[in-house]
Amino acid sequence: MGRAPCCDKDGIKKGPWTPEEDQKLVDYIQKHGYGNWRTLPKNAGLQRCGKSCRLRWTNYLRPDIKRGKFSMEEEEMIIQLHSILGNKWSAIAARLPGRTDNEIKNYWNTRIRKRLLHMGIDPVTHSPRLDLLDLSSILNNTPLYSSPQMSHLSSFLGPQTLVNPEILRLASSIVSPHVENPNCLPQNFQQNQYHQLLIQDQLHAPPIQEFPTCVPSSNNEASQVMERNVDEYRDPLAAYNNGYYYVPEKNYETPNPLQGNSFAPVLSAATNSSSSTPGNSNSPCITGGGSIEDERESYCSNLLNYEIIPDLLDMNSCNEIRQLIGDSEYLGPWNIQSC
DNA sequence: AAAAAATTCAACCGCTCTACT
DNA sequence: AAGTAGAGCGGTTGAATTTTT
Repeated sequence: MGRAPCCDKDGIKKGPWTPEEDQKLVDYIQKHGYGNWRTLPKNAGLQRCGKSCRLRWTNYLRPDIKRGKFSMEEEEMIIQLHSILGNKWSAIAARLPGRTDNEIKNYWNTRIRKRLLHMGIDPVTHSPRLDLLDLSSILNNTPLYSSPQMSHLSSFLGPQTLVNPEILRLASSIVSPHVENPNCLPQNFQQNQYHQLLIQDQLHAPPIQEFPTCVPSSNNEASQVMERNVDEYRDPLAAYNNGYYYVPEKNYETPNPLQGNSFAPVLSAATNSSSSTPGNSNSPCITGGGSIEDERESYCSNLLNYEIIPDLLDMNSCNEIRQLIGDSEYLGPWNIQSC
């Protein structure tokens, strides 16, 4: 036997609220507050269930609701918060004064998510969508992965084609068994592919540089590589031109002595409207133009992790996030900074 | 101008969490 | 400890609106 419904279905009105109902609800709450949603509709003379009243109040009638279009700053904030909080819309809404979780959720699903998909970014992981790469050919050309045992993976990956030779080369280097330090692979993959994707999408330009190879033979050398990457990805001009921030990466998988020095670019502001229209993007790794068919989840999305820019959150937010994701998983710079 | 397709967003549903008994 | 009720959250729906053909 399931739980009793929150209200009697008989005689309960559903659907859009009328101005009269709105007025009744507002009048009642202004007079008595909203202590008990279950009894509120009856007391207020509304033929609605308490749940419906609460929703109407919190999402529409509340006096501090900010209506209208989202600003660029708000959109950036949503993307950044979503990158660490996921679909915790109420938690995101708590950091955007005047915005409701429902509003943010709708905005994400109808605008931002599509934009990210169009750019080849997985909106779930905020990572490049590796399902758009022809990993089967990559794997077939890699001795380690071209064994019969691995062949089933190739068939699983399907017939997607990779149209960007730079990304193909990058991906090939990533799965190469000759790399000495596996810890640096995800970092560089994210750094480089992200960088390429974002620049190309924003500027509609072909790839502009060689990808640096991460094969440090010592910690010192590794540090130099990392420092170079930090400089590269924190280039203020590039960040300004492209509208992206680059933030520290979180590595859940492997304790890494370089952790805290490694940086990976994370999309924070895919807000350039000129790049959001389907016909505008020249991003060479996009095959489906953001259609529904494109929305397959990235099968390897859990390999790539990232984090938000600490400066954008105050200390309270920082602690709240730690509570949300748990201290044990929290390996980011806030720990380092004794946040 | 009309029809079809796509998009938006308010509202609902079902579930989980928490407080209380 | 177990059961119940209420509140809140995230996913989904579908009507209204806008855009495209």
